[in-house]
Amino acid sequence: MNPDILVVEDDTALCDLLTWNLSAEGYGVRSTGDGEEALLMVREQAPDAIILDWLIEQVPGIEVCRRLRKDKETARIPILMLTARGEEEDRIRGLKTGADDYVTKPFSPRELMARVEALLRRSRPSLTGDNLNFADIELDPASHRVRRGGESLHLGPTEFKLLRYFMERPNRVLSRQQILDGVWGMDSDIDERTVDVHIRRLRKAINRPGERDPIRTVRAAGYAMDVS
Amino acid sequence: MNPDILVVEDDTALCDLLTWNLSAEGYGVRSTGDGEEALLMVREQAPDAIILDWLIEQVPGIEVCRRLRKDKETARIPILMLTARGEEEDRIRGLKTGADDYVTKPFSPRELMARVEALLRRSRPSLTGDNLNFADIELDPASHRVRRGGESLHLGPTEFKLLRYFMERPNRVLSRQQILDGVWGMDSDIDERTVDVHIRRLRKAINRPGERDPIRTVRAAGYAMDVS
DNA sequence: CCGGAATGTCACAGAACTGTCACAAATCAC
DNA sequence: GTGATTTGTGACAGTTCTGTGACATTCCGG
Repeated sequence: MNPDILVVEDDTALCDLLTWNLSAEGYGVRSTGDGEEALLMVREQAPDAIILDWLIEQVPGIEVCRRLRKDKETARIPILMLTARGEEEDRIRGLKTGADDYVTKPFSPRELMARVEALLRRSRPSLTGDNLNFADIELDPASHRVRRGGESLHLGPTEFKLLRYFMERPNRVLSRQQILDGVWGMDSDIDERTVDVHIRRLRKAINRPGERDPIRTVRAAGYAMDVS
Repeated sequence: MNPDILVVEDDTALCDLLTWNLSAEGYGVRSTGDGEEALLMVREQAPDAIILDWLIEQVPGIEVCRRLRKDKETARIPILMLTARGEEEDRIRGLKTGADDYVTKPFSPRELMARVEALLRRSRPSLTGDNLNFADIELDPASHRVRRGGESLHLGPTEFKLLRYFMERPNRVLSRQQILDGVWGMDSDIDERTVDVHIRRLRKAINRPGERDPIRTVRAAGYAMDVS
């Protein structure tokens, strides 16, 4: 499914601009202007990338960055920092602290989009078009095709996104809410049980009789896809 | 053989930086600071891509670009232009003149490399030979001919461009908007459903009864042409 | 100026997909 | 065991998407 991005920016106008542009590109976007809250949100939704203004209130960006890098759970999430023109020193310090790239304000939205895309490509090739395969299941996002054991499978749009979402997060238990956020989008208002139904449809589509079901139900928690 | 790239840049330091980076990636690089010379070199060595500074002396980049696009021999070589920050107008004019992408100075070498790679990846299929063939379909851009299984087919202009667009991008899902941009042109204002109609006409034209339809409909996403 | 070919839109029908529900089956807490 | 939760499953009605034929218009060669 589409990558989720967390925007940490306390200038409301700029924040809206970013959100709008990123959404238009198909990313899932959440935002906050507060560093402390940002750290919580990262843990909660595990975004695929973070856009972080260096000069937010309360907690300086660099501190947020440092703390994200310290936690093993979040250490690998790519961070794109926004700095004011001329703050050369900040930039260097930022990159040393663990930011992956920077953009100087003011910037063109298109450039920013390109940077974000580049970051994602680097951190998670699977999100930008490379094949995912998984035991005997093969999913190619570019051609939108799925095969199992060489045989081509037909999946509907939602089943495809769902399978992709799982294959990008192997061996992790995913709650129904996480799945809804990731596959349907943050602001969808859909019954959690609907996930069950689509899981069933996905299972039916990918499991030929006699084959192992790669999707494991975790009672009272959600579902997970196992590499066997 | 590795792709050859021509760098047109009159700032010696920047030119060296580019050359060094591109060489390190395995590209063959030649460079010049003069627009007129650039045109000669293009004819001489037929590079696979051109990196073109918009503000070189003698001949403005836009003029070089225009002249390259006018000559059928060089019209399809991808051009990446370098612009100064904030020259939004130049950028737009550049893209309209036929540049394929742009990078704003100052830029990170890494970003530039990514862009160049993307450009080459996009243009490659058409570079691999003048006529494209594909399963049993054969398309010759020069003579505007299409054959399937040896038998000559008659396609209208739009159908021809459409088929070519697909054959240059095999195994990829192409959205209706992408197809419109690629076949009709970025600034056309045409209903997305029109693509469906032309797809149908194309299918009718290339598929004899009993033959496999190489065009796959991907619901809620677009169309793709499959090999095999 | 004429006639055929090509093009862009539309409307409609059929196909595919979706979200919910109700009930059955499985699992859990005691 | 027994009742309470939680998940699997089939059905279904509504919605969205695509295929297709028709049509008015434009383009172009003669």
